[in-house]
Amino acid sequence: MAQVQVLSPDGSVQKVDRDSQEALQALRQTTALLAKAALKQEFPGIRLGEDNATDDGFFIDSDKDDAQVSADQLEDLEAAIKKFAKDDAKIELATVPLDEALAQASDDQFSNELIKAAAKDGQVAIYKVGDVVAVANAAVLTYADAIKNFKLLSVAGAYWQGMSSNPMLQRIYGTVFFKKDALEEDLKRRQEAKERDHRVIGNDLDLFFVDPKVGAGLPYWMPKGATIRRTIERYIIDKEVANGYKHVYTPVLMNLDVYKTSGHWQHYREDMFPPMDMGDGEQLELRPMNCPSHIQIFNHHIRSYRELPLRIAELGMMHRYEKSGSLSGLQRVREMTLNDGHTFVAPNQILDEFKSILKLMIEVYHDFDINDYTFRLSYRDPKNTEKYFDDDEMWNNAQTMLKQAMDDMGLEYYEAEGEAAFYGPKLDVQTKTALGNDETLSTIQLDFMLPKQFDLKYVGEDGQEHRPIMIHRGLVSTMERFTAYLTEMYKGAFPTWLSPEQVKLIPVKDDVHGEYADKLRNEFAAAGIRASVDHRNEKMGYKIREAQTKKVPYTLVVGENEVNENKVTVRKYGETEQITKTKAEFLDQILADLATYSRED
RNA sequence: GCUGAUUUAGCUCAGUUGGCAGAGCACUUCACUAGUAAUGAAGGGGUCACAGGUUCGAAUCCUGUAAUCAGCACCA
Repeated sequence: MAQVQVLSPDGSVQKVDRDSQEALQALRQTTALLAKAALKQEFPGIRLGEDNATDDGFFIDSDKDDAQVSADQLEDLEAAIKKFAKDDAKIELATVPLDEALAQASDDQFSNELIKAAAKDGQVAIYKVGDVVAVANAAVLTYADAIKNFKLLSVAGAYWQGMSSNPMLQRIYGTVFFKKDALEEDLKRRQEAKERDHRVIGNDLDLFFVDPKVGAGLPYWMPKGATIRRTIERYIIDKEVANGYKHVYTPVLMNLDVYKTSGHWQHYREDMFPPMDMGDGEQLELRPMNCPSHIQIFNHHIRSYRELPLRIAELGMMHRYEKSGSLSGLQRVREMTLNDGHTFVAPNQILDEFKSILKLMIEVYHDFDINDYTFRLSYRDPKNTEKYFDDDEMWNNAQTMLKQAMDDMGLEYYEAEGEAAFYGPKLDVQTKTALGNDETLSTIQLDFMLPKQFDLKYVGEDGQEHRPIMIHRGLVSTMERFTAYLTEMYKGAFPTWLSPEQVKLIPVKDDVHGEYADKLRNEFAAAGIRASVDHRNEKMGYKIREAQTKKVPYTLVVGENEVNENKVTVRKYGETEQITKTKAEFLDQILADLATYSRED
């Protein structure tokens, strides 16, 4: 097997398999390094920030006095990198005194800071290529001539050291492979990811739109998108009601005082729409979360321990003033409807309730055939007392309990600081969008804080008042995000039960067979199936094509043979095989499909 | 919000040096009556994102605003 030589920052050199992950990472790191050298050569005086290999490529940050590096300069940069590689540019590793390294980086403030941060005992390991000096923070290839099959993909802004209070540098993203085939495959994969994008499919299939003229981040659901949403909503409400949840409806507007009590106004104000001043001293607020609303439901009666766990649920519409740059199709919007639920429990019920929520969530995921996700325990950032309620004991207690529950259930997870809600830690279920961005789909959150803020009580077995704990949970996220996620996962080819159009009937000759098609449609509709007849004055091939491009699960052609024998000719989406069967046989087939959520098992 | 790019018909996009606003798809009408991925013809459709400016003349050049996209930051 082919091998490559890899040089580590500690000075060791070893041979590794060219097909290994280690070699690929070194290749990415090396390409980033050459890109830095190319930048320095092409744009004298440019300042260079981080260079990093990532899971699917590499990036380099830079900053210039005049215009930043732009996308149309990437080709020239590629050529410059190729030249470095072709000349087999030597990457030198040296461990030098800090002041010497700083002197070599001259007046580049970003390189200087990186070098200072990397220094140990006054010494720092640096790589040198061309005129560039960069901190040696990862292994590179000893020979740069392996860098042939690469592409600089895009430019984008990125804050220096990831902090929005810092200046913004220009980040160049790229991808690189040892083999040409691998690069081409990677570029193809990136292209396909774009075709999976829910915004593209949403437009093609006419599911939804967002019109900036009537409001950014405020989506309109077209009939087909609305059908998908309605199906999800009916499914999840039925599922929750069957699992002991009490579904309610509560207003989207609420007196601002309530959000002052809850702490939203203090900790979440930036993400809230400004209050509406009603002129008589009353201020109304569009709710950014449903928890205070469900607390009102809890508080409406004196509660007994016998009622706990009390599970209040709602498809609650909320408004959040998301920053303009973060809006994205249905994934990030300013008006959203959350599959929300709040369980009020006694302290000794937390663990069981947490487990039962998780169990329900896994069941729901199974029905939607969602398998690609990871668990994240999201804790507060203890240093950030602005954002999170300042109560060490509460946080430590809640975070320990959450971790304990996950360990008890033997589930794998990772921990992330600074990802909690302002009122408590949470278990997040993380998925990836088509374009590879991480997002939270489901969440279960422990909350000791809001019950205290609202002075919630239940009467215990001992006749005394006790404080409940709230568990916030969203199983299928918001209707917006979940629909976006499913659209990408299924690539628009929704399973029959979710598909907005389940059956398309095509008469061979409309004036002869159209009536039979209508009759079938009505029978299917009576059986709860979404079917329609294509009566248009078009050739069959045209209608078949459209049924396929619109990803209708079942296309039924009816002509003379079918009318005479009360049959249908069935073509499933994505298949070319045509099967003629009786109407009853087809009904059995599609009803079985619906009953199993189109899953194989 | 920030960096960069973009914004032309319902959708996807052309539009040269500043000189009459374009195509494909979709839509409407007509003809064709069709057996599994596009029948043919004709027609309608535009405040060239918005507001200013330069110019005899602006889709095109300049300034500002908004939105969209890639990403960062933030987040369901």
